[in-house]
Amino acid sequence: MKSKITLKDIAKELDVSTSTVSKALNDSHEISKETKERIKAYAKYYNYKPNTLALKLRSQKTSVIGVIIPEIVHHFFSTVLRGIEEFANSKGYNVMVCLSNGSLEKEQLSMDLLLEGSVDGILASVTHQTQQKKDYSHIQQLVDDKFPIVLFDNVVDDVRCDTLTINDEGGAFKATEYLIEKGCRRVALLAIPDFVKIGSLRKKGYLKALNKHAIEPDDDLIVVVEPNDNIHQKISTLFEDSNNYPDGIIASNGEIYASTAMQIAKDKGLSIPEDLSIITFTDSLISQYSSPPMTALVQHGFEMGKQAVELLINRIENTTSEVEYQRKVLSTNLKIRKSTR
Amino acid sequence: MKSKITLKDIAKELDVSTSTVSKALNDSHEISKETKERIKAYAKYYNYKPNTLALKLRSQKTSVIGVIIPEIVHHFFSTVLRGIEEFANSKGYNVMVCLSNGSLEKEQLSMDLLLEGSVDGILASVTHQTQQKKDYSHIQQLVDDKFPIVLFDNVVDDVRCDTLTINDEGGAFKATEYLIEKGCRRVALLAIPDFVKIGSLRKKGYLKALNKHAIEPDDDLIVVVEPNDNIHQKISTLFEDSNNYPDGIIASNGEIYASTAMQIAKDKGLSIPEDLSIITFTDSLISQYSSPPMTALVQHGFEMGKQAVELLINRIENTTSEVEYQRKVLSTNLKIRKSTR
DNA sequence: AGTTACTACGAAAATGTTTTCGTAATTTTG
DNA sequence: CAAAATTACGAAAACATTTTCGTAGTAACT
Repeated sequence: MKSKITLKDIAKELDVSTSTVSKALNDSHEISKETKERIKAYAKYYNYKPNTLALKLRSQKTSVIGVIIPEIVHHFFSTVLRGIEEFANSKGYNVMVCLSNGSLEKEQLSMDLLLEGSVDGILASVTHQTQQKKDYSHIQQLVDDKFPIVLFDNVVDDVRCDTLTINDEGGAFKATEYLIEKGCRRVALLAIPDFVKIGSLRKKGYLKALNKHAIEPDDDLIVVVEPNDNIHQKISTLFEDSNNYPDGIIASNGEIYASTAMQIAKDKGLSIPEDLSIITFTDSLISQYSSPPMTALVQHGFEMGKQAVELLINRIENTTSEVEYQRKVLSTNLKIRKSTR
Repeated sequence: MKSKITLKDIAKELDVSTSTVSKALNDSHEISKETKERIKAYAKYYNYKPNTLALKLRSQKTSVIGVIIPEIVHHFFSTVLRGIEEFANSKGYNVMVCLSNGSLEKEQLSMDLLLEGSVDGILASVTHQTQQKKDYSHIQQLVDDKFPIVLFDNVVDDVRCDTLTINDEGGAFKATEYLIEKGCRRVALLAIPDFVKIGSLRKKGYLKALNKHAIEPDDDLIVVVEPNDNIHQKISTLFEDSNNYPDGIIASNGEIYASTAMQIAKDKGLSIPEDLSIITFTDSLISQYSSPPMTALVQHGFEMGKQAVELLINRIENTTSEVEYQRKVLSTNLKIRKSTR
């Protein structure tokens, strides 16, 4: 790589001091108009660019935000990342991504790496494994050090820090109630294990809606899909008794499950939405392009990314005032398509 | 944020010089065993972590790779990014992402930003707009400066630098030939505009296969979908004459187009794959979860990310030997599903 | 005993900036 | 005309580290 020209080079060449050059390029009033012009012209001609590393060391500020997410090949997370990138950029920050790939260990490693001074703050969505093992020491440590951090989507309550979540309970409630109001009486839930916080919240919302409408919950209608399960087989249990099929399904664990359920139902000869209504939590291309297209709870990933950055930059730039941590909640929309009556 | 302990702090406290501390912590033979132990114990107790910024300034190395991609909410690109992240990490690099969002301007901005010393090298896939306007000055400038850069997927031939691409022509050829061998005689192509390099290459492969099997290309069977077109309407032109429907479709522009075509065909009463076979270029969830699941040319995104990083790190770390630039090509696989006979 | 070699450390330079402070020269003010 | 203020710049510190070189003291060799 071609080596770059530095302040010192310019100073030597123009026979002034480096401080003069620095001030001139920063338009300081201390420098005479003529000298400024001379220096600026020279700098421009030789395409001088200040060394970012030196600036960062000097200012003790990296202008980089670290993002730790479980996956990237994932519609929701990539949408959030898009929001993060766009908003961070507009505020003069760059984005560094670390993927934990669902492993607590990699999550910890990434945090270590990032907080070794490479970033000014961290945005993280913790993995399921972290929630399962309840090991938050790596996060707690950051908070204790007053290192700026914002958790989003998959958050942990036990750590006192800024968080930003989807209204999971409200969304599940809304979806369930919608199906009930459309006449469904046997609404099934494809559930995420309870140890995952969003899983238990969605289940809570589902049960609340049943309760409000005086429908007795039926354990057979709640199918918890664990990480290593055979999805098809597990969901098929809902369709074992042909006299007792569900007439509605909330796929709290996403489109793949919704899509699989739809396929199974079709194979059983059911029509959608006439015999069975399906709502999926999370809305991406599958739900839009399946046949019929699926009614979905849309989570505003872009907005979530944007607001997460907003919270974080606030933390980073207002270190003086000890603001109490915030817990923001984003609402979801029910996007009606053709998989519901 | 809690301020960190530095070498100088340790030195002062233990009444030695900073150089001694530095050497001790780096296990230099110059320091006596006792002194080393004293210093290490102190450093460990106070959780000393070297300041990354200082290290970077000193070594003139950021250990960061910049990635510029047009989109992130995109199965292929996010898969590539995943490969990049994983492999870069294993080599001690972090990844900074910049999204050009399809805009040449943002692409240029990102490059400026990154090359101002924030990263050791750049991995980029140029936007369609860049290809359309044929404005490669920002890339050429990097190459002229011998700044390490590798282009992948959407590359430009006019710039002499390392590139990594999918075998677009070969893939399209393979897909087209497969349909022909299965008995299709009117194979349509949903095409990307020619100014996009991968678009013209795929078309070339398509035509080559027709030619090999002595089938006269039919302009009516080639539908070029431009950025602002109504996709549904455009694809429908293939089904205007019921006596002359296509019996095969290659969706060179991806699954959304393939899926739309499939929907239109079904609406016209065609059965898939009996009346019409469809192959999509790019394989993600839509093709897997559509009904029927689609036969697809799978592009090995993860592998592409990995190899791109490999090329780049090679450039970064072997600055001495002036290696001629490399052009690598990755092959594609035809994943047979149910949308082809 | 005199030279050489080795041990264990410190001073200082170097990475490239910005910023504080000092000051000579000039200009303004009373 | 003396005092005060302003202008225009330079020296040096600071950010946190590594590394080169110098050296005092001791040990080893001839």
